[in-house]
Amino acid sequence: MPKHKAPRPTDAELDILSVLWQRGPSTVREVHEHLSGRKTMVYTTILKFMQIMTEKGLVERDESERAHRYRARVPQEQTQQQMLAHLLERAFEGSASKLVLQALSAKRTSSQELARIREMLDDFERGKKR
Amino acid sequence: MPKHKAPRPTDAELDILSVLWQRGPSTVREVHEHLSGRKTMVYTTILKFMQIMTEKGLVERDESERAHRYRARVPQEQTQQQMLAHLLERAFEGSASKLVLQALSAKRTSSQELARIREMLDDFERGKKR
DNA sequence: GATGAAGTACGAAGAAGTTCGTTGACAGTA
DNA sequence: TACTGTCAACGAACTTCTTCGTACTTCATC
Repeated sequence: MPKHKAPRPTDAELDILSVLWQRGPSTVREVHEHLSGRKTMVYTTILKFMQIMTEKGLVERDESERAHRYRARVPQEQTQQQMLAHLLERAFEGSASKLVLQALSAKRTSSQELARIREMLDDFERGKKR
Repeated sequence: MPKHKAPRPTDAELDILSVLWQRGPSTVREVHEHLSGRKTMVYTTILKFMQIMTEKGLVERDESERAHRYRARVPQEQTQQQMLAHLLERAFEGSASKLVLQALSAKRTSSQELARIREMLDDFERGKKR
């Protein structure tokens, strides 16, 4: 039975969700193969997680085929925002500018990325004025 | 014995670190009082955490007084970067611009904040060219 | 010295997250 | 029918995080 509100995914769950977001609906085997590059998780571990995630309402399962097919039930953007909001409040006292500053210094950001961000700021401000 | 590399703090640990960053070196009682607004944690729970954090190397303890005084051993910025880097890699495929975009939409950002961010971008790019 | 207040130390216990072995169902095929 | 590979289901075990009760120490003061 899916919960009403999808909780924040744990680290392992996020790994699996990422695959589903990228590949679309997938079987456990597909997720396992796709994941075996980064992490070494045994097949049944991933299966277990996907069962747990079904209970939590993070994914849903199509059982019409023999190999069940799972798809993410939470959109990627929503999850990203949820995690960011959590971090923002917990570690940055809610200050978005502090967070952005640290984000930029945490990882060397290319000029292209910087340009993109600037663009987004413009869009964002335009949207606000309307 | 402190570990060589300070690990990412857990949620509860971050609460305590925040107090230390804000107040400076503090006793358990002081942290407890300062924290009792947000969370309801019993005194000994906080004490326990601060002992654990000492072992982990997140804080260090001055035992010269009867009430031991703890101070953060990891700087706030470094911890913020560490947590951000983790999130960036895990949930944003390493793309800082995606993260910034989501951060701005996750929380309504004031024009002042946007202006500050723009400023930082300028600084950042200038620093890069040098 | 007895008492009480304020502290630290310690350990037990529960909750959450993680990992994996084992079992049984099912389908294809020799 | 028997064998083999693929799959879901389940549960045990382990780790980490969190919480709190209890015991012991220290010090001031009566």
